[in-house]
Amino acid sequence: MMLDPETQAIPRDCGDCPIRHRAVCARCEADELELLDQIKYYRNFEAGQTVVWAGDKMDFVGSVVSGIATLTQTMEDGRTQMVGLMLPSDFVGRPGRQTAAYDVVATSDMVMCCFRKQPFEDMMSRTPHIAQRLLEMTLDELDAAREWMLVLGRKTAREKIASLLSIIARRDAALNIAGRQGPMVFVLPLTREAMADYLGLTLETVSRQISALKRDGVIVLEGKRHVTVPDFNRLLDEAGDDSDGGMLA
Amino acid sequence: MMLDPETQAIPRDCGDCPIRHRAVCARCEADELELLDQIKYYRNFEAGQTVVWAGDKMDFVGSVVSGIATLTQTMEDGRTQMVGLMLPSDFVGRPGRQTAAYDVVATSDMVMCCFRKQPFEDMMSRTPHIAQRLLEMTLDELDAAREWMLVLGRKTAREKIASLLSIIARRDAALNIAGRQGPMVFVLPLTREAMADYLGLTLETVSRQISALKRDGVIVLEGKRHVTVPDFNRLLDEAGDDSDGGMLA
DNA sequence: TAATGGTTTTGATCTGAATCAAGGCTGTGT
DNA sequence: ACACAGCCTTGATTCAGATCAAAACCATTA
Repeated sequence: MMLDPETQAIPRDCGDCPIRHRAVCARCEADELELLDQIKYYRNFEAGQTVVWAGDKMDFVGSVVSGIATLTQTMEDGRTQMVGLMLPSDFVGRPGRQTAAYDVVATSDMVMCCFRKQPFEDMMSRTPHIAQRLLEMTLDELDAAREWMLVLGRKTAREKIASLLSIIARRDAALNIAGRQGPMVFVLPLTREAMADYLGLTLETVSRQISALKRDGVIVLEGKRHVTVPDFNRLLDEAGDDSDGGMLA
Repeated sequence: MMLDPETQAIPRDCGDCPIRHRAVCARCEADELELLDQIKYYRNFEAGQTVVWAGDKMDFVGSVVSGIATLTQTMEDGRTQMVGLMLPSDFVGRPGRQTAAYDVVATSDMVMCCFRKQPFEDMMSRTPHIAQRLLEMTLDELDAAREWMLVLGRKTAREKIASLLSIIARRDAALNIAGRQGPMVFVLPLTREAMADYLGLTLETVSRQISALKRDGVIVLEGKRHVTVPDFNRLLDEAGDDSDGGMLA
């Protein structure tokens, strides 16, 4: 048996925080960081653990430091749609709101850097650098959500899978800054069911389309989760995106 | 023949602007409003006119004052998805970005209150009230986009139509503050094709489902655009939303 | 090693929405 | 009044993806 994961969080100095330059604190000066440092606390979540349920009171906000979380919406009859995939540096929660709008679930083991909502809001109103960065991040998320509307509304099952894979591949390439030319390799952080919930498909269709992409040589699988992409432009092409090298910006 | 509609814009004092309390300027004090007033200008668009094409340089941002605009994304093969419906007070454009991310088209005659991007950005960094309000509006839009992801990913054609109708009905009720109990009445601001682009359907399916909702008494049509909703909760129910009176907040 | 439970694959069939194809309605200009 | 153009409706057929069903895979635990 393990200790309560919540108690394992290791205090960390903002200076060597892996998301220092991308998270909501990215623009903060040393003195501002100091203040944030005083109100932050870490929380660990195990894979599968729920962070909050939609509608529940949520008295904190925070950044994903490592691991992955999902935001999902559920209808009364059980149909679910994932509406956000929260990766390291992404911001969870909404200042100025009392309750969670979506179920937030840790898909892998995850660490969050949290702030109690009230102190964070106070700080936000006194620290333009935080509000500025949050606006920028929110605009980026809005663009991502709109991009996803096109995927959900107009793409075929095969294109949907290719779109998801290319997003994950791109992100992975961005983290492992390696400006490599060779084939991209990554681990799928989602089950087939989670992919289906993201893509508005059934898990059977997800499985079939992954098999088809494998059969056609667009991807190579080792095990169920380990993916190799021999030709990224080919994958983009299958996703129906502009195939010109959008190149990992 | 008409005059170039762009020249018809009538300067208007911010004091009696119909979107004064809801737009990006909502939180501004009198002196801040004064400054905005100096850099604003109005533009008129005719129904069907394109405001900007995706990818084109966009050197202004602004608020919809009256009328309706749409944001759409198009794939190379012509498939299109509407990703935003811009109503009075909604904010068009993104500070800090050079080019338009989406096609912006006026669906009806429309008036926009515009600001050249650079002066607006300068002002934003000096006027927290503007940045704060923009953050709030962007968070609202993000919520709306995520709501729409559920519609696109998981709802049936009938539910999609009912969802769209209830959104339009709700908005109309919010504008005509009338706290009426009777049946809701409104004019559809979109063609069948535009509805299809919003809902990820074909226009034939839109037409069929509207006919079906009419046949089943969920809505009453006079002409093609004039809609009456005898029982709003019934409509919400058809949309698959929580049917408890979410009540026009 | 075997039993167990969660995940994934694959097959057979069904179905909701797309596609293909006429027509109908309404307003505008001649 | 008529012709034309844009929208919209309706019908027939097709097809992509859902649903139903079974089995394979894989990691634990007994």
